[in-house]
Amino acid sequence: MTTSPVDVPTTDSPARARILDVAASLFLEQGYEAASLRRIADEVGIQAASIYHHFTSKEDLLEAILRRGMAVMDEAFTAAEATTTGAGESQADRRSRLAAHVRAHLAALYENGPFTAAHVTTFRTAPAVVRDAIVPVRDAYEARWTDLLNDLTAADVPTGPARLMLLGGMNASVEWFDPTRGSLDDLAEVVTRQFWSGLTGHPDPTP
Amino acid sequence: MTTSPVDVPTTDSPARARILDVAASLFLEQGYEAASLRRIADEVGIQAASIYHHFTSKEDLLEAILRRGMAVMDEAFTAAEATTTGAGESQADRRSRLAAHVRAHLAALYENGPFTAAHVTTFRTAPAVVRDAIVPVRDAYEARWTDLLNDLTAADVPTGPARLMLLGGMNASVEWFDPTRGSLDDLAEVVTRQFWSGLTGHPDPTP
DNA sequence: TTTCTTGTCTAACGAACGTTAGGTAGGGTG
DNA sequence: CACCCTACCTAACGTTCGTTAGACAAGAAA
Repeated sequence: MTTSPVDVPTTDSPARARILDVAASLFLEQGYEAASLRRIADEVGIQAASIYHHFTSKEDLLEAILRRGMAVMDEAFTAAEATTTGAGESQADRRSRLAAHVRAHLAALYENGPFTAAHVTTFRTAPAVVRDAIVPVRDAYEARWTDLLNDLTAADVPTGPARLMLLGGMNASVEWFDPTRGSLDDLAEVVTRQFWSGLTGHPDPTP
Repeated sequence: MTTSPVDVPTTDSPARARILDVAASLFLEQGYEAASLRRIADEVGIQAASIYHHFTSKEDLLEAILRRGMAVMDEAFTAAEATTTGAGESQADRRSRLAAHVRAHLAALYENGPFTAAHVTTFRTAPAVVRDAIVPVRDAYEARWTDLLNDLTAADVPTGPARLMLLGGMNASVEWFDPTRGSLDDLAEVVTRQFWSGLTGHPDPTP
């Protein structure tokens, strides 16, 4: 067990890990094209050419970052499931399960380095080769949310658009939420409250 | 009156307008850095150097597009206000006002060329000079939403995070919503329903 | 001690980039 | 007619890009 909120297997060499870290935060800040290998290398303290000892291309580097971002989200989801095993069928229990997963997704976004946030902001304009490679992983994560929401709501409630709005809204928070200034728990609570009643069509139990 | 849903003053010459159109859709597709002036010029059918007859730099071109995107949103908001003048204080009336503005924002996103969508996706990684120039315009638009939501809800309801989730969720829809396949009205209704009860804390009146 | 591996370096390649200078065709205006 | 302005062009500039080739130092393995 490490001290990090979500356990990501880090078989990377220190150098490789450092490149990943720096690249992810630069991709997040400036976008994939604008962040050049020379700038990344500069910040790591090596030469641009040395990056090629760890990655076969810039696209390969991006793909590794996107995968890592998805891995963080996926493990956060799994961890949230673990904390809510044994939850019952009451509305309050259902709401808690949603809250746990919302909190987990937001934590993945803000508490595990720039990987998840970089994924969210970079995926859209990533080179087609990279995007195509990542799509299945993304779909799998979305499917877990689909199952969760279907499980939480009545059978006749269409959860599709609600899921997209929920994930879209949470991901969009990277553009304005500053985890060093605001509380992640507060944000998670706001998001949960906002979506719980809209999802179920019933008033939120916690005012 | 033109046939376009929102009237944007188009004092542009045809050539300039065409450059703006093409550039906006390429910026939207690939991002600001990845969309080169040569590719833009190619698609317009001119040489890259000819763009400099209409814009002083690539950044200038981006700024024009971002401004146009904001103008489209702003006029959509104004138009929505016009259609709801005389709305009363009943919950149903309030909900209609929210619905009208949601619909207007989404229409701006999808029915007026790529300008608004390009703004949403490009702003974050735009060069600092451009971003700084646009920020005041953006803030003004957000302020209109703040006023609206404050007007729609009880005095003690904090609308800040809800507004950010609402706009963030709507804007994020550009990543998955295809206006040629789905109905904009349906999307607007889903968004409105999703947020209305969360905002007011009361069940949604339309099941 | 020799050998191999790992991680970095310097140097350079060709391609693409934003941008500038200067020229040209054509329509409107004196 | 001469003039000029608009909208484009060709050609080129210096810079930066991703990427490759090849050398070198340090440590582990033999």
